[in-house]
Amino acid sequence: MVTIRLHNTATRAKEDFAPIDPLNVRMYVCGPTVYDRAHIGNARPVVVFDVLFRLLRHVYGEGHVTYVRNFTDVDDKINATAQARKAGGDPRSLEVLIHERTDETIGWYHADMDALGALRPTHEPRATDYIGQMVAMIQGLISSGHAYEKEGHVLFRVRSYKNYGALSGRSVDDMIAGARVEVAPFKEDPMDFVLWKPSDADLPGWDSPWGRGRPGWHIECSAMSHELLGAAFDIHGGGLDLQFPHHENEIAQSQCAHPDEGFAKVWMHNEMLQVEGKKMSKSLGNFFTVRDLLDQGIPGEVIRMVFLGTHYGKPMDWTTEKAAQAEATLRKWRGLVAGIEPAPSPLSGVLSALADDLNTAGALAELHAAAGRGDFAGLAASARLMGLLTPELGDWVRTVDLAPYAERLALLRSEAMAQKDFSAVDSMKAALMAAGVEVRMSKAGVELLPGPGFDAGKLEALK
RNA sequence: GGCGAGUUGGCGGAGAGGUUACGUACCGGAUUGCAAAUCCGUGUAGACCGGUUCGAUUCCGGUACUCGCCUCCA
Repeated sequence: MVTIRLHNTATRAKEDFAPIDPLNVRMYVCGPTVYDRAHIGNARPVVVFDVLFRLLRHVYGEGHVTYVRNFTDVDDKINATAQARKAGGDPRSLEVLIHERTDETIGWYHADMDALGALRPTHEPRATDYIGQMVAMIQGLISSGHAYEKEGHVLFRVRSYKNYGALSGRSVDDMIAGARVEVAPFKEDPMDFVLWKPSDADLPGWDSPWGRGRPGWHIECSAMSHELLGAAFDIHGGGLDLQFPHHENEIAQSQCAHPDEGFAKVWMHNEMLQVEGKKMSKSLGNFFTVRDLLDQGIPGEVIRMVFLGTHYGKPMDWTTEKAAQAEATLRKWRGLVAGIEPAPSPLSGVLSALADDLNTAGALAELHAAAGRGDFAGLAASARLMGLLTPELGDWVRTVDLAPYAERLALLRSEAMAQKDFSAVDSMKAALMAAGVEVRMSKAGVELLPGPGFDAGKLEALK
């Protein structure tokens, strides 16, 4: 069996991966807060951990991997959107509007991530469906002295967990010195974070021993991972920005609630995404969603390919240049594997690259090598392991029938050859190329293929 | 201030202590009515300083620069 090696943020080392239970490999990845369309940066962990999910399924068997990715559907931004709709005259209740908003957003998320070729996780729990488990976990933390109630809030007593800060490599005292901690009158210590907070009438809330309120962000993941994966599981993933404080807090909560269980064995963090060399932000005008790219005609498979070109542990730069290159390569490869039955198993070079801490860029190099040596069956099988060249993602390679144009061009050409006048051929060729068609003429005949920027609409002029 | 990542040829980007990465672009050639596609080929690297070594882009130390996180933003 292939040995998978993964970089564990918790130990800062690349380690051999040995599942707790090879018959049920368990992975939890922090999912989106569903207040709006997923932006391009949100898509990176989705693709990264999708590759890992596929690799684990390949190695341990499809039925032996449980992948959980949550939806955070209780959040102030969601509330704000619903409140805005309410203020805009919508007569329905806040709870209904909130639920409508999160349902809508989850639908978008699924559509957009499907377009990137990401498999759906085994479970996609919504935080609001696990309030009971959160309340129970909070109660346990209070009774064991790790949390306390004050003014309707329940706070986690950070000083009660001695390993706090181990994941992100900081000490509590350093963090205090950083001074960017919220000081509140109900906190014993500035570092303490909220497990439960009160809701007024304008906010969604659930009944609890501490009154009507809503959970803090961090407790969601602790409660849901425990419910669906158990107190100890194999891999916990997410963006590097979640390392602190979110994951640090998750560890504190879960370890204190279930001492000696271990919680997540391997922590994996993907580095952040930038756009054209700069941090993506609305103020720089380089902020865009996955849907924006899809609407611009950039296929999901191309977006996926661009992501796979950079190792997940390195900052990734999204550029239009990369997208163009990825599209050209995929067009070429799709042409090569068309009609080819994929090999029964992926190439060992691709598999070992992926097993080496998800070296997707190295794996792509192996795919190039396979294409170069003419191993199209191996190329097809290996690409599929990475979620590329799959039947589901192939729609963007247009299936417009260019044969009539090819016949006409061939006819014009044979006439031109006889009369030594190629002007008619050249003008038709120019028109085809303007429509993004790749024109190939040889002694064998004329071949037309849709190329980069192919626009079927421009073919109308040729009719 | 704390934590972390990075710096390879025009661009993207990999592995390996010593042998051509690879892709793409450019250039030359074959082919073509002209092109495209395809094939062949040349050239272009390893931020800087020092150390280890017979030999380092690859290991170690330092410097510079870039970027990110520490703000419920993946």
